[in-house]
Parts: sequence; structure tokens; C-alpha cells
Amino acid sequence: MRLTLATWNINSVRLRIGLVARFLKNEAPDVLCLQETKCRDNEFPLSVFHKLGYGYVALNGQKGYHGVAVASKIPLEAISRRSFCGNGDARHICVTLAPASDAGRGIALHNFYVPAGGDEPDPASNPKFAHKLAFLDEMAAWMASDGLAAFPAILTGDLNIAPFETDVWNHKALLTVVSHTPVEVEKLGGVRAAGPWVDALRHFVPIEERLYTWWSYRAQDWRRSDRGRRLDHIWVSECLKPHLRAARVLRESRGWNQPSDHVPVIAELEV
DNA sequence: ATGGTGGGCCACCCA
Repeated sequence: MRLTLATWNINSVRLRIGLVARFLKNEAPDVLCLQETKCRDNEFPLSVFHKLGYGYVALNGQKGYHGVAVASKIPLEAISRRSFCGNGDARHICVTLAPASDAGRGIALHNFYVPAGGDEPDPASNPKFAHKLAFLDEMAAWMASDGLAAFPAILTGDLNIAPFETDVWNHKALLTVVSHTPVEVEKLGGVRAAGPWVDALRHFVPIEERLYTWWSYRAQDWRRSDRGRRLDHIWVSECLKPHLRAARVLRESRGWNQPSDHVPVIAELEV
């Protein structure tokens, strides 16, 4: 079967539930991973997802900040949530996808919202940046010890890092800007190597081609200035690499009414 | 070089 998976930092799922519905009607992914839902689990607009055919929803929310969710047309099993850096932030949820045609163990799906890291790229003076680096270290160590990617697995979400030169509008200018500094790019590389994971978007889009998933709200005209960054990712385990069929960015949604500053990333696999 | 715009929520924190 064809499995379509999307990830989207929605920046308040309650405010933008209309955009989510539009996206689900238009693109109809089998699975949608959300970040920055910004609500408690009992405030999540479940009924909208149910009405649109997403009968399986797994939540890890909290009041006002962060929060991740997975909505799916296919059954979700073995739902778990991990707290990173021991501070109780809702930044991770793991589910197992059980596609009908998959006779095996299913696909483990990790949905992450990595800390943004604040403004100053110095862990000594900026605790938010220190938190981001510690979070990435913990991700890599966890992956290495648990062999998460040794079986069919997907790691997705807002990783808040644009790793390659063509993942930002100006590589040189952004070397000192949190999201593209060498130290965090290297740590993200460590997480990827710990799988090892395959970057689904870059599997299909040549590295020479600029590719963004986020444009700041602060630009006067995001489309004209096009000062974007590729912060949102879908990674698959090596054994799923031969099953990748397509991956793309839904750039147009940045121009919708009252948009999120992030747009969806979509990957298709034959499983 | 600076400040620009959004969200949650009720004083600011966060992106």
C-alpha cells in the first residue's frame, strides 16, 4: 500500500484548525504529525479529525506551549511519550503504524519538537541554546542505545535546524544565527548518524536546490524576500529507504489566511 | 545594525 505521511508545525492547532481541515481535505495524508499544538490534550479539537476520517489520534500536549500530536487514518499502536532533559516539556510522541499490508511489526514513528534555542548561539550565556544542544545529545544517545532505526522507523517533526547550505537563504549570514550554527548542525548530524536515518526530502531534491519549510512572520513579504529555512524534516530508517516514492514541501500554505510560519512536508512510501 | 510579527494568555513567556 501507499503510505503518505505529513508533518506540520501548526503554531496553535485550535487557532488554525480550519487550515488543518483544508490541508487534510486537499492532501489526504494517511498520517499527520503536528507540533506546537499549544493546548492540553482535553482541549485538542479531536472531533474535526474524526469527522475527516482520522479516527486514530495520539496526543502529548501541555498548556500554552509546545505539544505534539499524531492523527491517522490507520491504527496507531504502542503510544509512548518521552520527556527529554527531564523538564516535562511535551516535545515527543512515538506511535507504531500498522499498515494492513505489513505482516511484520509495523513502523515506529517518532514525532519531535526540538527546542528552538533562543537568540544567542552561546550555551554558556543562553540556557535555551544549552537546552537545545542537550536535547540533541540525548536524542542521539537514546537512538544509539535503543537501535530505533534498526527496524522500519520514521523520525519527523520540527527539528529547528537547517543542516545544509541550501537549506537557508544565506548560508554565510546564518552561520551565527541559531538554527544553522555549526555546533547544532553537527549535533543534528550525530542524531542522523545514530540511526542511521535517511533525509527523505533530500533523497528527492538535489542538494543544489534551495528548499525551505519556514518563513518568518517578520518579513514584509515572505514570498518576495524568500528568506526561508528548512527546519522541518522527515527521516526514514535505512531499511525504508528503498520504499521511498516521493517527498515534497507544501509551500503554498504559507500564503493561506492567518498561516502558520511553517508549511507541511509530505513523504510517500510504498509499504 | 536594528527591528520587524505572531501565539498563548492576563504579565509576560515563547517562537
